[in-house]
Amino acid sequence: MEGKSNIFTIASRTGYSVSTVSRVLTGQAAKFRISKKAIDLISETARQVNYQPDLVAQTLRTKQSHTIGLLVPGIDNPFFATLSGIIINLLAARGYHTLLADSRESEQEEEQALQMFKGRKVDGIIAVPVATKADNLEQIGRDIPVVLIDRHFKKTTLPYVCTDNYLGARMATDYLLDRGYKSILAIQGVPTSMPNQERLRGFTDAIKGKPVHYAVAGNAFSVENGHDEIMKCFSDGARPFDAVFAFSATILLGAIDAFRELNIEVKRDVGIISYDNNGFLDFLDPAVTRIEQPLREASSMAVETLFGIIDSRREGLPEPAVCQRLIPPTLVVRSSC
Amino acid sequence: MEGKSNIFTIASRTGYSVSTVSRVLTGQAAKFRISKKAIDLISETARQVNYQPDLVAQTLRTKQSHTIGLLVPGIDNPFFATLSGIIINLLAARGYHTLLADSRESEQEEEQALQMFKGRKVDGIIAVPVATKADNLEQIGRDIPVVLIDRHFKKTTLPYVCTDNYLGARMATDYLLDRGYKSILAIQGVPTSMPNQERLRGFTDAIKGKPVHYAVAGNAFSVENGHDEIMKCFSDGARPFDAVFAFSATILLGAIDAFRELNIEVKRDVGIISYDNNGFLDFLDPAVTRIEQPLREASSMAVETLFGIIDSRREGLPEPAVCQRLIPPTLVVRSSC
DNA sequence: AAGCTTTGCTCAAACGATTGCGCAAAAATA
DNA sequence: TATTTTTGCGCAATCGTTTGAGCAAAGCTT
Repeated sequence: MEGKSNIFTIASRTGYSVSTVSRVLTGQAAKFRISKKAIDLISETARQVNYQPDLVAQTLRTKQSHTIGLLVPGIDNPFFATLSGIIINLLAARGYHTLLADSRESEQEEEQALQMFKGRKVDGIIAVPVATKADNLEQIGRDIPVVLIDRHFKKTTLPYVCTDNYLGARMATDYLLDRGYKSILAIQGVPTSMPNQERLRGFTDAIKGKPVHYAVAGNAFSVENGHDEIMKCFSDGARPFDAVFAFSATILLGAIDAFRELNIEVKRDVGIISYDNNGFLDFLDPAVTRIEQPLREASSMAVETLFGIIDSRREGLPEPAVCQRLIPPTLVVRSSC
Repeated sequence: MEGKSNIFTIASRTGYSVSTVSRVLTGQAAKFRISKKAIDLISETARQVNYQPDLVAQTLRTKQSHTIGLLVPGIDNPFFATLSGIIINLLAARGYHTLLADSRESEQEEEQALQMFKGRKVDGIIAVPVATKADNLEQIGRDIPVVLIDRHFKKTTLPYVCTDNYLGARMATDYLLDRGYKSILAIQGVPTSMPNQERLRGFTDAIKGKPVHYAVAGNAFSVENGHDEIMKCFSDGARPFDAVFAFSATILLGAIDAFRELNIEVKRDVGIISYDNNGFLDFLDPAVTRIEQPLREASSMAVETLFGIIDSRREGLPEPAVCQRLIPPTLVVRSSC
């Protein structure tokens, strides 16, 4: 049998009505006391004609798409690629499909993606927001369950699961201070982004009052940025800092590249610590000490939270308390500082 | 105005019929000679009530979802993450959305994902197949345009865009031979996968007839595999090979890790070359000589091909000649061998 | 045997859009 | 003025499901 079988073909082949067929096929047979005979015949016929329900029609009718919209600001960034992978698989395990959109750090593309999600009737949204104000997402959140991940807004009613970037930066900085470094360069990423701001705050708070020299440079979570800032500071054989705190793995890589060009040896000449998970950092020489974010835990918590809201709304139950979690990151000690 | 506006609300607010509203909103006004007055009023009203078409209903009616199904065997693998990112952005540029599914190297999950795509009425599918026989995908391909990427089947009528793994492996091996290596260990990935088989064939063909000792080991595209095989061969201070050809970047990393444990220095003690793109490989020390696949080119060619089929089927035109391309990879020379 | 329950199913209206066909009024032509 | 043509729009079916309401036949009760 070929592709175009629908509930109607089954109805006419079995002699039952489409209602009965539908109820059997959606497992509602018992509830409507369909006879065993009918159940068997219909199921068997469905199998024979290789019936696959039209999920689009189903969605239109039931208002449930079994699809979640996932919005990230740059799928080409390994960090978000990993995150997406984890989330997609968590969703798949629950029988949900994923519409993936990339806002490419653009508010406008974010807005478009959200509208698309809405038009597609996704059952929920998991987003790494790029907007600076929560309005848009909160607006959408009234129609569709939304959970933020990795980034959130300062004052928002939306649930989020992020890692504690302030804490992470403090941990990193404190570690550097403990190791005796006296002059630290922080290379930051996108200054307007929430994680960056928190990391910066953690960094400066940790250093405040200590007899330590420091500076902040940079403006993007990119390899180029890391490279360029190091070149600027360390050119002409200068060694103005004895340690560098890279706010992302990409920045770190750029820095390492620059150090190589400058013939500055990491660890011997300058200590270096990084943010971000990246198994890759273990293969560098020396392996890079870093702040890792518990991505798996955060993802799974975000997914739980999302389905908590979805389920309660579907059942008409009161919504669970808004979950706003900051998960503490972990310091992974290697040998780069 | 709030979310629940549909074509009907606009119709009643303007006094026009839903037909007219629909035609205006889908840009068919001219074709049906709708008056300028009606056009203006309807457009303005749509704006006021913040009308967003229900894409699900639209899909049901028009049989076009503006969605492409993307199937990869492991989104957590950086290679496929990068590939997905590129493809998603190419599709977005054409106004298409992406349903992303992960088969996790399982034929069964692949099959499920394909059925899901079909049920969701995707307009086309781009897949990195894991199945060993083409049947399933060819079957689907009759209903929905399908283009394979990265992996293909030996004899298939399906269009594909892959890189020439045979050639790549030859290039890598020839390079090693040119550099004077005399004893080469190849560590392969999943033996049943097409790319692996081709790489293996390229490797052995390149070495055939040369006075060179070689061996093949391994069975997965994973870090562990790379690590374990090196440990097996090089334990007890043995140096049975003077060069290693890793069939993937993950394998390479495992190998490097093992060499570190064994106190074997890459380049001085053993040459090493790898397959796969991975910007990361440049940051290792020494930077890794490798075979890079033109991912961007392949992706864009796959997308072009796909839309070639989609467009011709939509217009009822004869289908374009089946595009089956093997793109030559490039040797990126660094300093690991 | 009359009434009440249960059983097992069908009818038809949604869901929100698109679209072939038709048709009245206005304009153009004869 | 009568006919034809053009303009501008509406009717209602359709896509493939789900679902509230209803109903005949069979079984049970008294």
